[in-house]
Amino acid sequence: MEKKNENNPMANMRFSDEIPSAFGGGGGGSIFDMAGASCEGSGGDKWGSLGFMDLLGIHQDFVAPSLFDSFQPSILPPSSPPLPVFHHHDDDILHELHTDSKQQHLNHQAGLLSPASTVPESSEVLNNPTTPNSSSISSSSNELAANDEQTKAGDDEDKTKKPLKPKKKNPKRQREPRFAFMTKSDIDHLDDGYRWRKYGQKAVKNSPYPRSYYRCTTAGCGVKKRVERSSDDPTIVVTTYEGQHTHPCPIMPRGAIGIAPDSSAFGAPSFIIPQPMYLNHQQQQQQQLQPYIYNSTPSLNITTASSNIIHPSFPGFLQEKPRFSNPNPSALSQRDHGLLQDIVPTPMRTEAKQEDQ
DNA sequence: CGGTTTTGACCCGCGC
DNA sequence: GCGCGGGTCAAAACCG
Repeated sequence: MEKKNENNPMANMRFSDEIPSAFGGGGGGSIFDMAGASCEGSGGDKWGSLGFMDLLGIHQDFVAPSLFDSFQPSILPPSSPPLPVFHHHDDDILHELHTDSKQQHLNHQAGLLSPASTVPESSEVLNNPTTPNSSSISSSSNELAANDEQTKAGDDEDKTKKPLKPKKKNPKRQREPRFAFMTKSDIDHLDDGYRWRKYGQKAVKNSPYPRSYYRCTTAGCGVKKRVERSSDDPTIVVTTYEGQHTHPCPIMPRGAIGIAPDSSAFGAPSFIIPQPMYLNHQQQQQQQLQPYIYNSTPSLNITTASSNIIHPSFPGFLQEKPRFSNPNPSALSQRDHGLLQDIVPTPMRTEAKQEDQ
């Protein structure tokens, strides 16, 4: 049983989709500062009462958009009013976002994004959180159901060994959209406010560090996440979320109004904010390692500006009221487009696209 | 005592 | 078909 220390788990985060060749820096990707926390407190008490919010010094009145929201150029409010300055005490945060091409499809479904031909980056930047109502969530629950059925149905095969439940033999098991981010931290299991139960651990090939599998403990919620440490850089923890929470964050920060728990799809932090200005030396070094560096303006407007984005994957956001008027969509689009470009390396985006095909 | 973690076995998809 | 690696199961151990 591993007892994690109580250090800030959110130190240095990078986001990526499915951990590109994240390890080793081959994959590359933009790095930007972030602040993320879906809930305070933590389902796990491993870090005491510290949640992302506290750890990062985020206050409840700071309503940050989800990471994904930040990458919705086509619907970002143009010129957002000054936003509350985000101070995070942890100056060792960075993250990288990668995308999943599926998002494109999803975005199209939602009709939120411009055609890929127009703003290809937009759809790819998003980490393809599928709509909860759509296949993604249902697929997981279906999976479970399928499993149960199979279990009930039983398998005629006589298992010489222990009577394990026959596993489903779905023709093509559909994977939930995944969303991975890298975190520079001593702690493996980051506190995102949701409650997780570890259900497995496997040794990772070519890595001395094992990979842990967690599942959201909330009944009916099939969200899973994998946590593994980079073999190249043991200080980097890669967390991969799969699926979307079908419930609000079990642990709400005191008066965490405006922070939609559901917005943290995949159980990922809700407010992942590019804040390159806060990169510390270490991060800067990492940036150097990365071929693509997030270099947009430090203005937080960028991030919060997207708070009124409605992403199909975030029911919570659907309920959120736009916080800023959107007088000049074109301006916004432009700005955010630039942001996207900064955040997501083109090669990565193209890769994602190709992979999707 | 209930929930979580550990851990070995099993299942499954994929490449050869 | 086989082997490999990733992912999952589930009993036992552990913990508060």
